[in-house]
Amino acid sequence: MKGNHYNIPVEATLEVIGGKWKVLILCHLKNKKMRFSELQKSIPQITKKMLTQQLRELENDGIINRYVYQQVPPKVEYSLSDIGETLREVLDIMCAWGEKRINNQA
Amino acid sequence: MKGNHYNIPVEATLEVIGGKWKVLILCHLKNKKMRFSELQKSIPQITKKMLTQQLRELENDGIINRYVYQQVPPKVEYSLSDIGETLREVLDIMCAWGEKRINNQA
DNA sequence: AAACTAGGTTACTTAATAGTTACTAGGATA
DNA sequence: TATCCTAGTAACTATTAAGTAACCTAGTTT
Repeated sequence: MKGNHYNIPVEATLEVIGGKWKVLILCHLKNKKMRFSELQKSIPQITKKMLTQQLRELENDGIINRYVYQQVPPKVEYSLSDIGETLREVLDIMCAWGEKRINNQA
Repeated sequence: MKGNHYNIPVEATLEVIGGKWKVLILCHLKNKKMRFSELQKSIPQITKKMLTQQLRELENDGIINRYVYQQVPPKVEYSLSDIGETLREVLDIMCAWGEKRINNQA
């Protein structure tokens, strides 16, 4: 939380999960912890620059954890943090609505 | 629905409510139907151009209704459509998370 | 010794998003 | 008759987000 001055509370949500990629990333991470390269494969359109950038922001906002294995070549795993877990129902319901929409039920 | 080719269903959700303004607009409309100028007042940062643009897109996606009163000066009211109503739980839960976040419970 | 690896970073370019200003309609009000 | 009102639109500019390509690290395999 930074600006901490919102006209309406949902702005706090958008500050954290807004933008083109974050919900996508989190929807993958809510199922399992994933490596950088796994996320890249799962989200083919994203570039490594954007992926790095978005992961850093999510980490800074306390939503995900970043665990670096001390080995070469590098291995880094990302997972939902405890705070990130509180987003699970948000993500689940967004996913569910997308499914409904695709099946023409919305 | 246009591209209709998603890697993951939540992309269908993001296609409809993604971007900087739509969730904000919808969070206002979920409580009551509103006029253009009321929305503008409720979302002070938005310009009329962006508001118009976002409202048109939401209308084209079938999420909101636009009702024009035949009078001068113009009066136009926006409200959630039936399909828009199916987004209510998504919006509610996003709002709720924002409140939690602001109160340091997330 | 060269090449490969994963997970990046940097500098640069391009595309998308958003803002600004001026303008419109046409009846109601001063 | 001049001005106000709301809900816009149009042309243009600025800002921000995103993409591209090259480079880095340092142990492991060829």
